[in-house]
Amino acid sequence: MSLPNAILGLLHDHSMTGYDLKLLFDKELNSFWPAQMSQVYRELGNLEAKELVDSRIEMQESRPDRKVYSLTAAGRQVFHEWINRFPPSLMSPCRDEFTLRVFLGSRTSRDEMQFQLRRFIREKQSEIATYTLLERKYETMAKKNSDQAMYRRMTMRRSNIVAEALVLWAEDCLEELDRKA
Amino acid sequence: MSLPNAILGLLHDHSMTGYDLKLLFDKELNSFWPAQMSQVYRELGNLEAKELVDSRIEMQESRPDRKVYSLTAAGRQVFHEWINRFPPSLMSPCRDEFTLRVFLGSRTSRDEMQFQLRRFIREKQSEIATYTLLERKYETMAKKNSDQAMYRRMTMRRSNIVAEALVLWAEDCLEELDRKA
DNA sequence: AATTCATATATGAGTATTATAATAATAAGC
DNA sequence: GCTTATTATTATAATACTCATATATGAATT
Repeated sequence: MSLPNAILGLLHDHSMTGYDLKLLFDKELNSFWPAQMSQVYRELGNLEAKELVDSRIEMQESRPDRKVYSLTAAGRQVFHEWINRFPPSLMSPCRDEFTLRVFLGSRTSRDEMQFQLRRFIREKQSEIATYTLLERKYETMAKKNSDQAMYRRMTMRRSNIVAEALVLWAEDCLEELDRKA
Repeated sequence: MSLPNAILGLLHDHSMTGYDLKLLFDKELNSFWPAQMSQVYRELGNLEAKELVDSRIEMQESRPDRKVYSLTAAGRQVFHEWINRFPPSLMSPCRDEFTLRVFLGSRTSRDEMQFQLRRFIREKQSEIATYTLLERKYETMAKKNSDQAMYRRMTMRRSNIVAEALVLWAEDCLEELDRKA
């Protein structure tokens, strides 16, 4: 139920094409709500069938025509009902293959686990670099008293804080494995 | 691809029924790989069809019969191939509805967001209590030099560290919203 | 006597997500 | 001249997951 509402929420600000939406998902929502192209276009089709969005074709000369989607009044209402009613539990099920592999790690070698933990740290550090840039971008925007930029900055901060905590965790794990060796 | 391997990995230690597996998933794997009953039983069926596990019926007097699953030699091999080959990227896509709601939070009231952030903190604190217990359990077990307990403790530590970081994050957000009011 | 809880297995329908590929035009780099 | 990247849309198949439901037994509670 979240993907359609995410799309409605994004269209609340600006009318956009499926392609624009996909870029936004990749750049800014990826750490908490990734979406594939095929999902975005399909969902836009569903939303249009329910008349929560409508579209107009914009001709372009140098590129394929753009199909620009806008929120309808009904769409705005559905979105507001969603954003104003939070679910009973705020914990989303999260599947993390790396953690599963650590859980089952006694079936592989310590060397392998140390190698993978180091890789993990490097990946997280590069995530931190990305989120920090986005955080700064929203920080600048938020000073001009925009609530939207403030909330978006908060989510970037969240990703950053979690990634930083995970780096410390992985370093702890490495230390423990070193002690054992 | 992870669910079947998680099941194979768990059966590596002990033969178990689907019910036992489900209890394990709920108690210990829930924070990084939740699984429904229906998934567990269906997956056991798939694994048995592929002859990666086999089963025997154990009669019980006071309760329904138990169908106990064991890893076959082929199953052990498939599992070892999986655990020894980590994926190119260690980041799993993670969908978190609460973060999405914060991202889109400018469309609801500040009061509502503050209320929900406080709920969020309480939920995380109760998670921390749960993980801390499990962490201690494995801590005690790990002292008897078991690698398995060590790795499992690491994953509990991970859940704990992340939950603690999220509490700090949410408190930060609340502070910022207070300043604005 | 009726209900709930815990144990135990399983299937069908529906939803969500991933993977893959087809189509199309242009710009930029090699 | 060729490849790759970017912009742009759409469709299909396969996989994964959730939700609801069906069946069954015994112990404990109300």
